Amino acid sequence: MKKPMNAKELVQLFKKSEHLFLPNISVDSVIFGYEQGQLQVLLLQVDENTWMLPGGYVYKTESVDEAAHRNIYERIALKNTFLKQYAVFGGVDRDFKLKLKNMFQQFGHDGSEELWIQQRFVSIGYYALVDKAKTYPKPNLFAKACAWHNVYELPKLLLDHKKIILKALASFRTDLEHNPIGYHLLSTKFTMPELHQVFESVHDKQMDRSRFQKKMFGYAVFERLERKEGVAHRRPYYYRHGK
Amino acid sequence: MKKPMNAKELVQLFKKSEHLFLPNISVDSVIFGYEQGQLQVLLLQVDENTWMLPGGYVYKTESVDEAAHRNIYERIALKNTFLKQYAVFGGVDRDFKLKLKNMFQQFGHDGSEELWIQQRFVSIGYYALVDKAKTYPKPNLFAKACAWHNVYELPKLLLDHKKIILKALASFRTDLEHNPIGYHLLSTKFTMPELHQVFESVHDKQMDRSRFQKKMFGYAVFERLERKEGVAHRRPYYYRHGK
DNA sequence: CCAAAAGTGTTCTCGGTACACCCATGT
DNA sequence: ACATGGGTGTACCGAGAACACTTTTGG
Repeated sequence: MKKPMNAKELVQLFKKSEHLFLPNISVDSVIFGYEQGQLQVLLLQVDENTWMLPGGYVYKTESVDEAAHRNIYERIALKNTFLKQYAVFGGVDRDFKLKLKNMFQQFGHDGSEELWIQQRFVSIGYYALVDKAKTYPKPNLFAKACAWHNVYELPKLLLDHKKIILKALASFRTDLEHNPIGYHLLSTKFTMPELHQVFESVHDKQMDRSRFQKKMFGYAVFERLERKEGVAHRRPYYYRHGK
Repeated sequence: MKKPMNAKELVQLFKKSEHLFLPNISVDSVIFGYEQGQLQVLLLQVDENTWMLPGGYVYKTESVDEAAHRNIYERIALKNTFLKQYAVFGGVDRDFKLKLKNMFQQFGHDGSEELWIQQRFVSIGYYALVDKAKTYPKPNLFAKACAWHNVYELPKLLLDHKKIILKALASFRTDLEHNPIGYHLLSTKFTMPELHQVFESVHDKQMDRSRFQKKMFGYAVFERLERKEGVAHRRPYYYRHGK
């Protein structure tokens, strides 16, 4: 665990950056990863038992999509991940003055100063699919940790972030029924059994092996490579996306 | 045709309202209507041969959804229409200083003053489905007219509004394949042949009558009412949504 | 009684579902 | 050799697609 900034520094930083960003607009990124049969989400720890989604603001010189990509890059050091804008959270209840004030007080800020990030935000929701093995998660300035969590056993989350994650998962599932995008969670080379398990983890239910394989071949986007070596039992083929 | 406001009044109005809205966020509404086999979109006329989408800004006291509903109400005097948020247009190219300056100059404004609406906007795209017969379209303060246009024969459009309409149509079509929402374009009571033609207009292609009817019944959301009276040939049943 | 619209039925195909069968490999 | 995992094949079912048949009405 890394020691976060103190309140004074944080307040300075926010003040200095205010004019660079579009006000009232934020980006929330639900970064999905996968490991050993488990669908996971990347979260930032804000206090002992509370976590939050990675997210950020939009520079006046960049598009909203670019802001999401940049934000993800800052968290896991990966560029050009699969990214999809899936919802907008624009309720008036997304005014978190009080909650954020409490959070800042915890850092030692007296709360007397109104910061621009305490305004109401319209948040653009994105979900990303990444190969966890290629990531280097790191906390931001005010987080204690940055870690992967099982999607089906989420910890206590800040504000409405639980709703945002669940809606991202729902969108991901819907998309996955018509597109084989699940492969983005694996490395470039993968086997059908691996991909099969990814799909089962996302949908959280069993799916017939045979049918799955036929469906994947039906998309005609996977190229069969050599067989996997040195494993017990019959050796599965490797596949990769592309042609 | 109604005479629009002059430039001075307009500038005053915009200045006065600035602090009420969330800056940099706008809402674009693609309002779909239907009449006699034609899918239509409501547009506002900004000059002799240029049209634009209805749209507006978000009050600090309302949600983005509410802003869209209010905006649509202001244009066609209908509340609680079917409404769906389908995309976000967040490119940096959505900074229309020059184009809007020209537009204002046309109204007589010298363009020396920078107005807040000339900033870059992140636009939240909504599409609405309405029963055209229940609408009373009216232009806003700077439009010459407000009228329905065939979706497949669009006039010259402002900025990136054509792209926004086409993407709305694509979303509507996708949604229509899994939901019978097309009925929102008709009056409360409608016949299957009418609904059938709505679907054909939206998809812009023929669809077998028999299959269509079976699919609609499959949703089990339409209630069969009395037969339509006083028409030639066999009289079709009326249906309505609900139970 | 006939043309045209509306409602319903028949057939074919294809993709989802379940399951069976065969292949290959390390223990 | 055999248990286990991996690849492929078969039979069934339901939805989509194309088309045929029947009913009903005004002229």
